[in-house]
Amino acid sequence: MSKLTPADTVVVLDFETSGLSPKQGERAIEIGAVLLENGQITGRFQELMNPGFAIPAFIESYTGISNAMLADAPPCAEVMERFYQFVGPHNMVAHNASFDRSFLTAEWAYIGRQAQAEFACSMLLSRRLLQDAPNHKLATLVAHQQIDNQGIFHRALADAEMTAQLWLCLLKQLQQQFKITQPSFKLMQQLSSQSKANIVSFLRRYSQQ
DNA sequence: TGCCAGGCCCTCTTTAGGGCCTT
Repeated sequence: MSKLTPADTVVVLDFETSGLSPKQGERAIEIGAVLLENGQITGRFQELMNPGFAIPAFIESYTGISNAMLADAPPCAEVMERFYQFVGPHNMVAHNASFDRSFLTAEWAYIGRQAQAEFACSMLLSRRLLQDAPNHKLATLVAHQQIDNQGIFHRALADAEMTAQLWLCLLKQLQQQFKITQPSFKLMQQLSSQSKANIVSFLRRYSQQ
């Protein structure tokens, strides 16, 4: 899909995993995602998946996902194939996208799939557009932007939904502060590579084009 | 034996180091 698609039509995803690095053999244990179309959530995806080994106690405590819950879950390959069909041609957004992209790439590689679309990162964008936030953890930004939530963190669908709302807040900021009526996905990617100091001048030039 | 992620970003930088974020 072209990067010229509007930034309010994307799949926002979040993985819970057995650890930090797929290169160390860690696997996904839950995927949660929402489909945003024209700024509205029109689809949801959430599934636990069995990684084939016991996850550490820290991960059980951190996510609330137990080994008992995973024992009854379908294998990663089965879930990731369904998720591939859910994503379709859409571009993707995640909070600290390099993390989720690394697991998505690895899990899809196991089943012979390859991402067709591109990623944007709500954390990198927040660092540039929400510079007055105390920090740029998802939970902090949700509070900072007064995003509705149920107090559930570190579960995939809940985090994906909050990331989607944060993403819409970022788009709203571009619309209200810089009069960019329909930010493109490509613009969001370009913003991620601008230095924090250059953001205002970059957006003013962009909005005057 | 000891260690164990990696990309991004800032600065007391660029021949580097360390903090932030994700699980």
